[in-house]
Amino acid sequence: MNFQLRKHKILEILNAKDSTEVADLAIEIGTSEITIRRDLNTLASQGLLTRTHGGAIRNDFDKPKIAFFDKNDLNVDAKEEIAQKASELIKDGEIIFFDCGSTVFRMCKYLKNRKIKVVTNSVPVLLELLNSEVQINFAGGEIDVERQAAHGKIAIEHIARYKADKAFVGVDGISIANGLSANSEKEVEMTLVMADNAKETYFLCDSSKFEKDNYLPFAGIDFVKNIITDSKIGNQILNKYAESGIVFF
Amino acid sequence: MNFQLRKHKILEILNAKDSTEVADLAIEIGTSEITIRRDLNTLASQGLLTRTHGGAIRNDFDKPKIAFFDKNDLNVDAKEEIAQKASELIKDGEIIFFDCGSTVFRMCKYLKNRKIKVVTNSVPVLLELLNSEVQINFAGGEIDVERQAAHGKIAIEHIARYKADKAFVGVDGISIANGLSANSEKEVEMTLVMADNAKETYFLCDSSKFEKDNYLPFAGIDFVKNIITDSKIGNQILNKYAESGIVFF
DNA sequence: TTATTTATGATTATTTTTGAACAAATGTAA
DNA sequence: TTACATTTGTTCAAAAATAATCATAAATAA
Repeated sequence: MNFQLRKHKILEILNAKDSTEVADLAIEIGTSEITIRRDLNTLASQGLLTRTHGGAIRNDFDKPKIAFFDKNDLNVDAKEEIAQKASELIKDGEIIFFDCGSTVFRMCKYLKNRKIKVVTNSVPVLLELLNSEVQINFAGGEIDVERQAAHGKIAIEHIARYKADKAFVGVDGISIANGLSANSEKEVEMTLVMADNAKETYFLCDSSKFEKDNYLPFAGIDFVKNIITDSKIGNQILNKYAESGIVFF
Repeated sequence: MNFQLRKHKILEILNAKDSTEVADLAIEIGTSEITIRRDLNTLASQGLLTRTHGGAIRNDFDKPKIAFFDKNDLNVDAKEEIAQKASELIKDGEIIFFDCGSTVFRMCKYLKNRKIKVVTNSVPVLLELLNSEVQINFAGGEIDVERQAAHGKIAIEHIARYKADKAFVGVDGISIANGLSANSEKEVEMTLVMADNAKETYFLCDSSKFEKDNYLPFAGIDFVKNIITDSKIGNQILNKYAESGIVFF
């Protein structure tokens, strides 16, 4: 039993139990306590676990288990700006659709004390607004772990039962030529049903996504009425899209 | 039980109860009072709680709570025992209904690596199982903040669309004379629809709730086939209920 | 092959943690 | 206020865990 195997086993045990002890590991793995200690110290210095007196605990032991923000979330400042602008468009008493995008999620913190109803398929949005003034309606159905949201037939039908004043949905790419495009079919369906059932739809789209097509185009540029973007957007693009009758926020 | 684990537990308890006492913590955690005092002082100096004479109070009331345990959750040991027994009844490949009770929630941690589908209206269950092997289907609808679960017409209809192998539901009171009783109408509806659409329904009920009626009786004792309870249950009661054909686990 | 490095285990000294005892401080009730 | 009980801080000792050192065995290189 070499270090690599022990490492694997230790991390496996820790993943299952949250915390463990040197003595237990020594027995479990069949080696001496001093070896376990050395292993734990090595793994701790690699940032793979946290050492305790007498054992170790999982690294993210006391952190919430779900990371809502993508680790690789880009253009954070732009998204924050967009989220803030977007939330100012919402009036008390309105019914709002929220999709499962990260920019939309950022809107939540500006809305906690508002008297509104939010209908969403996003688990992070649900959680963020759970202990707030906002009344939440969650679109049920099978939960897509990757997107941390409900997707599929049932979720779509759920949304279709409601009518909202405004829908806020993220977009993965937009161009005059090909219109809106997305990363996945699931998101397309959700976007379309929300747009269909809202009086007004606002597309949240940071400036880096303009004139870029993603792999799945799903609606022409005529489908878009309102775009909320950040201040880094160029005037040229702004004018070009304004010609298509699009309003910018 | 080292400092990190105690810290975790203390903060969890404090998160649920807002305030706590040294003596209670010592018993709950199974260590001496002096150790608890030292822990509390350390945590206070880290700004994680505020020390009081004889205990501690939560520091930040405004932060969202992460733990979903009921503030006044009683009979914790009994519920844990029930949860463990209940989860052993579940076989891989099954479809399971979970209601929003605290005992049912405790089952989650035993199921994380199981290949099952869980259909639930409970937000805590959703969260707990989100990053696990379990496939989750959440019953959509308006979220009841108090119960941290979806309730109402839409949620009921959602559940009714599915058929499960087993349903696990909590009960607030049970007696031979009046059958099952609950605390709220919303929970009754959910219990009934889950029971109707599952091949087998298991009622989770700790021994303190036997022969006690809650304010809303909703089903006769004949409705009950399986009960999972703790080992503190008396033989007298066991026999009496067995006469009604109820199987105990 | 031998020499050298590496990993492991044993031993001992040191540090950390814990619990007990007791005086001081604090809170409570009369 | 005083008297009393409770809680706390301090000191100390025991126990547990760790670090440091050295020796041995295994793996690797020359």
